[in-house]
Amino acid sequence: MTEITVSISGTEAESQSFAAGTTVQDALKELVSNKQRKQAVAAVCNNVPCDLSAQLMEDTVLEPIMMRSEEGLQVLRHSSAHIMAQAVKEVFGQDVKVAIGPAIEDGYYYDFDREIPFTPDDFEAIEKKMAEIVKARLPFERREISVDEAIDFFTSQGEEYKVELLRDMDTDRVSLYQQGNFVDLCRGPHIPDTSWLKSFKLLRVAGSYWRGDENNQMLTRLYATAFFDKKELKRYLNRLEEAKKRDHRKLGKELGLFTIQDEVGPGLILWQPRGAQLRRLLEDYWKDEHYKHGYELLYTPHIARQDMWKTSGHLDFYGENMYSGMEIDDVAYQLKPMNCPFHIGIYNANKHSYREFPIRWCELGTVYRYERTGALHGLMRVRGFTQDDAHIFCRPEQLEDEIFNIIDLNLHILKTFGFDEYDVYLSTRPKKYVGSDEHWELSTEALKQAMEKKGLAYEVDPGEGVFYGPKIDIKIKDQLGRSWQCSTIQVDFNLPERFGMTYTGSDGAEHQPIMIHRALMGSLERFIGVLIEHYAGAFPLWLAPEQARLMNITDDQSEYCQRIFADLRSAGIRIGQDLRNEKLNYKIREAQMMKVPYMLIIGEREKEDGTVTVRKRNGDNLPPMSPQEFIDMVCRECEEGRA
RNA sequence: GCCCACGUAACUCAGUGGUAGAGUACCUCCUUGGUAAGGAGGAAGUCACCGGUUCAAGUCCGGUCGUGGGCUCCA
Repeated sequence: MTEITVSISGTEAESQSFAAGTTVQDALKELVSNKQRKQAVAAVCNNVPCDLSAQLMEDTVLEPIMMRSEEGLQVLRHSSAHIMAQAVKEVFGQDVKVAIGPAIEDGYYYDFDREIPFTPDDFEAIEKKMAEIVKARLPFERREISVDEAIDFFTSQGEEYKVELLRDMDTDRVSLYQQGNFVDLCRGPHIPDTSWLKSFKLLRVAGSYWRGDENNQMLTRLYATAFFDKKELKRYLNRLEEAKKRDHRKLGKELGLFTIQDEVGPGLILWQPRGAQLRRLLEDYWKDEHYKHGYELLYTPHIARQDMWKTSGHLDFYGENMYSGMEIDDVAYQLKPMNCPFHIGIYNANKHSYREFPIRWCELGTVYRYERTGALHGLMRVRGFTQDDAHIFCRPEQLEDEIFNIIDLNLHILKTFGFDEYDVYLSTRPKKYVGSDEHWELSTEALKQAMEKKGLAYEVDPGEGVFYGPKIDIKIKDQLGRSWQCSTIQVDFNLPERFGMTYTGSDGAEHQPIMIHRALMGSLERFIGVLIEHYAGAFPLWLAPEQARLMNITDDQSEYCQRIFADLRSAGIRIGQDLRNEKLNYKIREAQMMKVPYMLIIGEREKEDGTVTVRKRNGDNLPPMSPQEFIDMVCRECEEGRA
């Protein structure tokens, strides 16, 4: 009997047995007929003994299976990485050292060590050589040798990175794959021969540290992608183009939302009127929702005595990210990187009883953190930003309910903006930590229970928690597929201790409260950045900085327009007007490009009837209506959107 | 911070050592036009900044600042 265990992300592992003597080909065909194509390739990739996989690869039945599966694509891309490495060595000389070259989402990369780093000008030569290798139809040949033999082999080739990898391996035998004269240390599997690679493209060059450690050698990484056919490559490149059009930095400029000026400094956002309007709407929504959900609003200053940051531990643990201090009346002060100590200050201003708990305090708190220049990115990563922060103080028994409530509010808010998909991570106790083991266990369990009660699927990141407590992170994906951490929920055993926070329990004794930090949007800057890309700048009516724009057809309607403009504005409609001596077409075009949801067109007819003609952003026209009817319609639609 | 690329008018970009360019926006004039660009003219740049090479630098070289793609780090 040959047993094949198949597993594929998102489904349970299955295994299927075949009678002795079943050929691989027959087994595969059966899997195909059982609609297990994807699983079959997963079998090739994961669990099938190596000689069998080699055999599978020669099988013609494999091609259609691979072409339909994510796993097959991974195999193709990984093979393409080998081919790229071969091409690089043939074009630029055998003294170019290779590091690693895995398949990744949307493509693959290979890291090289070469004296002169590659530039995009080198792409053409590499691609040309790759095409030659593909045309030569070189088979991928697998062989297994001992680790020692492999070390000898790669040492003789001068491939120090491969040798380092081998030295860290705890297996006895490894596999090598060879196509042409290029041999690589690799688990496989690979395509049967190079001719399978029909469609590939080098995308960009980037630096990367060997093994991701910034103390190590900087290598040159070539990013590329590959597909089974040219159409798919084209579709992918189109998708990249489309994504570029939604880039929040580009749209932010075009729509007049925000600007970053050299004169002010990198990572510091200047909100232009339209962006400021958008932000105000978001802030109002956030405050309203928090008040409804039992939070009280706080305001705190931007600087505090350096001593407070010593007490909090930020100076010791977070000092590198804090801006240097200033002296006021001979006392050292520092700009705040976090809001927590201020909220604790408010807590410690009074004595507290367990009867007050849970205390939920929130603030849109602007903080400043030193970020390395290379980390800055539009609105997504900045140096001055406003967290939608909150701190909850409660008793241990209340922890689970509080976490549940936070998640509930969190998902509610995300849903309002149409975010239904996100990745959730639970980070557990790291090696270095404060707090007792029981506390860690209790609160980690509370986080788990709350998520399960809410039906939230999550992944565990073992040991990735902050030193002061476990946390839940929620990441939202932007249009370029990058994911951004917005929401974070963290339990803290550290600050209540450091600041000597207490409450009086039912037993009359003093106890230490549990503290939860949480941000749902993360920061307004980042969240707005994600929103811009999410909506491609076409915000829903309730968020649109300019909800409607009035435009006259000739000067004869100017006065009527101005009257309506004043009425709508005082009714709270965010209205703009375009009374310029331009053709209607031209005005519509401009409003359209600014993604204004409604255009109110005023000609002689409307002026005489006392109406407006409404053109929607999608090009549809609504029947003429009175200004009041328009106001009612907008209000209704906004209420629905904000719910 | 590190590797690579880039920085020219408000915006998008052309300009490979010999007088600084285009389109859009802006201003003026003509045009008063019903659902995505009407016409003509005008003004606008210390070619990011500092230094060097050269008879001559937007262009070549070095440095600084900034931006982009990554790495690392993070909301």
